[in-house]
Amino acid sequence: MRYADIIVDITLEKLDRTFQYAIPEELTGEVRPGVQVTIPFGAGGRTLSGFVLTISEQPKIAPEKIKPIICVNHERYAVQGQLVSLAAWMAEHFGSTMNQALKTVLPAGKKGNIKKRKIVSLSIPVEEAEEKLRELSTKKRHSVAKERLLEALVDESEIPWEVITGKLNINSSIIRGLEKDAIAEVREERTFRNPLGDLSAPGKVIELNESQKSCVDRVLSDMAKGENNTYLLYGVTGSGKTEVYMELIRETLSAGKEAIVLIPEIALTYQTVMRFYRHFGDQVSILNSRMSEGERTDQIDRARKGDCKIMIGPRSALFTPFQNLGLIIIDEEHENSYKSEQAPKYHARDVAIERARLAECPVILGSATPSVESYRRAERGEYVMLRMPNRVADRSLPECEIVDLRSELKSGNRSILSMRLQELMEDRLAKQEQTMLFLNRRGMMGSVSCRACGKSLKCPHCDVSLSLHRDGKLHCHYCGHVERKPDTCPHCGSEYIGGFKVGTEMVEDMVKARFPEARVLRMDADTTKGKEGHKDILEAFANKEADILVGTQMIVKGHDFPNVTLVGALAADLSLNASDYRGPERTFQLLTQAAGRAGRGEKAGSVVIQTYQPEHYSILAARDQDYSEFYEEEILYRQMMHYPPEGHMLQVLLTSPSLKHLTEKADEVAGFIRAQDLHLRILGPEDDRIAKLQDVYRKTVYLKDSDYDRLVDAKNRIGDYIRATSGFNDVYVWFDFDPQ
DNA sequence: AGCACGCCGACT
DNA sequence: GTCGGCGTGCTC
Repeated sequence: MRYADIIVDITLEKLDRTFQYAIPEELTGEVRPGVQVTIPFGAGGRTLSGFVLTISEQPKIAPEKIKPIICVNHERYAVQGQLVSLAAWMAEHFGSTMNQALKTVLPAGKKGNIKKRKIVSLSIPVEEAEEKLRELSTKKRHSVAKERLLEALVDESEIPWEVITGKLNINSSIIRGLEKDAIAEVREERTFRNPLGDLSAPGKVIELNESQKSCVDRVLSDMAKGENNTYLLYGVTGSGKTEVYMELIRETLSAGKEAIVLIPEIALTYQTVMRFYRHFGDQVSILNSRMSEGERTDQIDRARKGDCKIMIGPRSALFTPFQNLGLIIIDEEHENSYKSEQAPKYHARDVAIERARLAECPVILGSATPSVESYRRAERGEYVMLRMPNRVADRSLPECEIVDLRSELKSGNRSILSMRLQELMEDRLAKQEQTMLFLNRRGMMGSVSCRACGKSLKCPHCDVSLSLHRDGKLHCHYCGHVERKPDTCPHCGSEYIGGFKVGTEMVEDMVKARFPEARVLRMDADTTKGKEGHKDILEAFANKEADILVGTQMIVKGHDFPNVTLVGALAADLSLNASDYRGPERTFQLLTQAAGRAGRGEKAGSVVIQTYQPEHYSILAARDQDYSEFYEEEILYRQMMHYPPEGHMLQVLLTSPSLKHLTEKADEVAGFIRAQDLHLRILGPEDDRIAKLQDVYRKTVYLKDSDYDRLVDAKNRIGDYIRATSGFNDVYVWFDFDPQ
């Protein structure tokens, strides 16, 4: 007898384990890993659907207790098995339940409201309908509406429902009447919303330069040899990585295969999407977080049916059910939005490589400032390095200077704009050129604290400070809680409670005060809420409707504004915070990107980096626009500190609404893993960085080791322990490898 | 998630 | 005596 290990109904979150079922003789050929099956489950004879994970020969429990599989639910698409395997790999590799992984990977989990189009047509021959029409008109009692509809159907044979009820102004009961009389029939047709709207046909052929061509050739010749590698396409800003992507996609399509292109945040790279669309037209589809569930389902179904060949989207686009996946591209691979924030806390880079392994296709990771992880792997030969060291057009690098904010303060300038920056801004205003000012983080300065007792105002549901917004109210950025700003300090009663406005808002006010004649636009999470929020602001700025654009890091990512000749990084240190080991990397990347915004046109650009740490290597390297200068320092630091990629870290996060239970269980888990004597470094338990979130308490245990797989082993042991121990009903455990 | 089993209070 | 409250534990 053969058995199947099956994960039952993925909506049963608490039931994260497989159950063994017998494979009946007649289903032997059909039951394979990845297929969906119907199975009896529990007492009361209810049936559920489940996914087969593995096939085994040995019964794990008494054979008489094993029930047989009822039937195989025929796969809706051929890659389903591949995606289920991918989910299993993700659950194991990133420490989630199988249910969470399946929900992430299988797009059609929720059906969404599928937009259907009802079409009315004749179900009888036209001659017969004409006959009926004559019959109707000779009747004593005229049925005017019925006649009109029948007449229209004789003419057109097929009419959309909304045309009948709208334009023809005919009641739906008339249609139902004709349907009942078997004269007409109503059928439903799926309509696919085209998220890009109707656009003109594909454009011109791409001309590649020498280095672009050699990158493309390398990938193609490897593929011809049957080698499917991961490539790190390290090309400086403006070296033309997009053309390389497009040429490789063109080759992929002509081989009859499909391509997935990941980009960090779709709304921000509207220009990039349009470039793809102009080349590949209707074959391109996009996914994005602002789309409705129904719109997403539409695009995924288009891909499944082969109606589109290129899917562009954020990390979730990795799970597009293409039947013949031939290429995965990750643009701006260093972006931290490629790490999922929900379980499974996967990194798109690793999942892409695994999916590509299953689909047997190459992966291209592109960046001007590669992540330290990827660069290291390329150095070690795990990835193939492709370099594009030169800009396409003969544009010079912008002039980059560092301003020391400490000496600025000493000389009495307490403004956020240094004298040098003000001077350059004045100059740009006079020349009618544009300026971009960016502040690394939203809400950084928005906290409100008491000047008497020094305590800050915190969210009642989360252990984080509230931020004062322009509406005069206090907002929690984690749970959305909003409250009125109190007049006195709730801790000591002092009247002296002061607030600083949210970063970018404050900058906007200060710029307006300093340059009253300038037109200022602000772009941050607050001003881009609408569906087209980003696009509107960026278009307005591109159309020179403003002189100065103030914003968070979202303004420095991937937009070309030829008239921008000055970029100011107002407080480069904000992202250099020592509490996070990625601080220097993030700072270097942001500053390099920001610098890349200056002087994209003919005019030369300038960049001003304001900082309290002018001697820091990541700031110096950013000024010099020198990646290797940064990397060489950074990798030493990572080696010394055993940070990724030179060491790995597993965060075990425990959450519970009961602080007592949480404390008990966190100590228990830490004690258990210490007793295992795995020679890992174990820290904690301690309060999480956010000790309380939406009334749920959070504690963390960190495990560290140089070997990722040993941490996976530790994770599995903890998982087994939790399953075998009672008392975890209201204590949840979450895993996060190499947390950001 | 469901459903059974089970051990206590108030009803025909 | 037994009907039913929901606490606990199992589902291949």
